[in-house]
Amino acid sequence: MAKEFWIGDVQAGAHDGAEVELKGWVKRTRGSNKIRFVVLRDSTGTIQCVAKRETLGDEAFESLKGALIEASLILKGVVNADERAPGGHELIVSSAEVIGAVRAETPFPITESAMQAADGGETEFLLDNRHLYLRTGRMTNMLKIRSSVFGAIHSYFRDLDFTEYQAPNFVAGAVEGGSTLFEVPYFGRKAYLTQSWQLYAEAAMPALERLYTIAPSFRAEKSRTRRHLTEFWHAEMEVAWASNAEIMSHGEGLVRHIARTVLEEREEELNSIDRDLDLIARYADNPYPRIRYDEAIETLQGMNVEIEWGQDLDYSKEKILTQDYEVPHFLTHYPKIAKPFYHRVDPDDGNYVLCHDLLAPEGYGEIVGGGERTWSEEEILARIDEEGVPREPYQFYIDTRTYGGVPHGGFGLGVDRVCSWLSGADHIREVIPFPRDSRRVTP
RNA sequence: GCCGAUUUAGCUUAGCUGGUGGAGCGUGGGACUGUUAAUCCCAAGGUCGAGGGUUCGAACCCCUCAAUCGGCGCCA
Repeated sequence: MAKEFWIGDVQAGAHDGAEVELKGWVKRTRGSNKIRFVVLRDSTGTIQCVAKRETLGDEAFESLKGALIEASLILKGVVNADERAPGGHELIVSSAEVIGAVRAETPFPITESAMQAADGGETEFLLDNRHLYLRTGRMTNMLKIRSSVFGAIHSYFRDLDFTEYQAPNFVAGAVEGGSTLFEVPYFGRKAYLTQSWQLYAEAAMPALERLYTIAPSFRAEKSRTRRHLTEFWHAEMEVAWASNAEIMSHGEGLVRHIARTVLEEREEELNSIDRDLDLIARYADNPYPRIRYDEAIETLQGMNVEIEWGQDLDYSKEKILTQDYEVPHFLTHYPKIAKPFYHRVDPDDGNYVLCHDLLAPEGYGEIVGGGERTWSEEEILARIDEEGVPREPYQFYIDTRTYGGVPHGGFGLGVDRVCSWLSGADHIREVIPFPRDSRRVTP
């Protein structure tokens, strides 16, 4: 039953002249009443399979003729290296078996016209048929690139002796603003879906010192942009005894490692979605400059952008700021008033916090947010009270400081955003199998 | 929450100043022994998003609603 031969290997020339059994799905068929060309696909590629009536016999030939797009097949035959075949190889079919037929009354709905109309992006129709769209070349490429991104995150942290650690997804309190919480009924009480593992990571920081996770985070933002999902994958890290600058070095190291890994593992996929590999090499090979918030404001004001000191940088400002950047840039030292209580106030200037955002070029915007945490008990209590946040749901968090608090910090990276940026996607939805936004929870 | 737009066959679309809605793909039938999104012939498939209005007559004009898309704010 196990599959022995893969189309990708056949196209690579591994089985020239040999008899193989190919298992896969029909991508397209063409031909005459006496010869049929079946383009078969599996997870590794596509290959043209040539079936002749005189070889197969009438019965097998007729059943193959009835194999519609996305029917599953087992084809046996000899591999023939032939310039006429797309990819350079084809299978001369000696026997054919239809495993899962597709009925004529319900043909595979995703057609060339639907794909062409989407033009690399997505249409409502493709989103409604997401479960079937996953089988198409573009989506398969995206999923493979995504897999490499996830693998690169794990390898970056594990190579540095970080411990993978899991926080709960049901929580009682907010990390970000409370209005973006998903409320869920919880046995007569209210719970929320987590927006970040951060507070729970800080609780484990004294135990593990270097820890990371890749987990979903949930934010009930009604954002209708190409950068937002309500359920997104969040790679987060927390380190004890680390400064803002050191945490930034990890952020830079991680993102460059992801870019390098994707380049090494997914060149073929990136090429087939028309991504410029030189851009990704640039992101992998060059250091990421660090700019203070104040400098960014001055730059923007110099460009006659209307912005005042103390304002957070919204996307339109980010875009103006990053349009000339060739690599991601860090923005550091935001005003205290623009950030929540857990950001550590700069001991050198109480108006700022020790934080950073990493802004990706090409208009993709913020991909990392992080910094040092407020770590002394006295300071965390003062900042919680100052912002009018209730202490009670954060008692476990305060305890982290009460019992041997130490300087520490971390960051969160939007994995889907990184996938979207590195693959050059038009929309973040393109890089996640079943995207969730404010208007869609199906399929 | 705010702003803008779209909705015609399974999919993608054409449809001018209101006068019986066309096509390509897909599907079905037929032809063809090397096709490359094969080609050629034929066929089925539409209460034109829903409801109301104006009109002799509405896909087209007006109103209401719905769904969807794009952008902003917020963030990863």
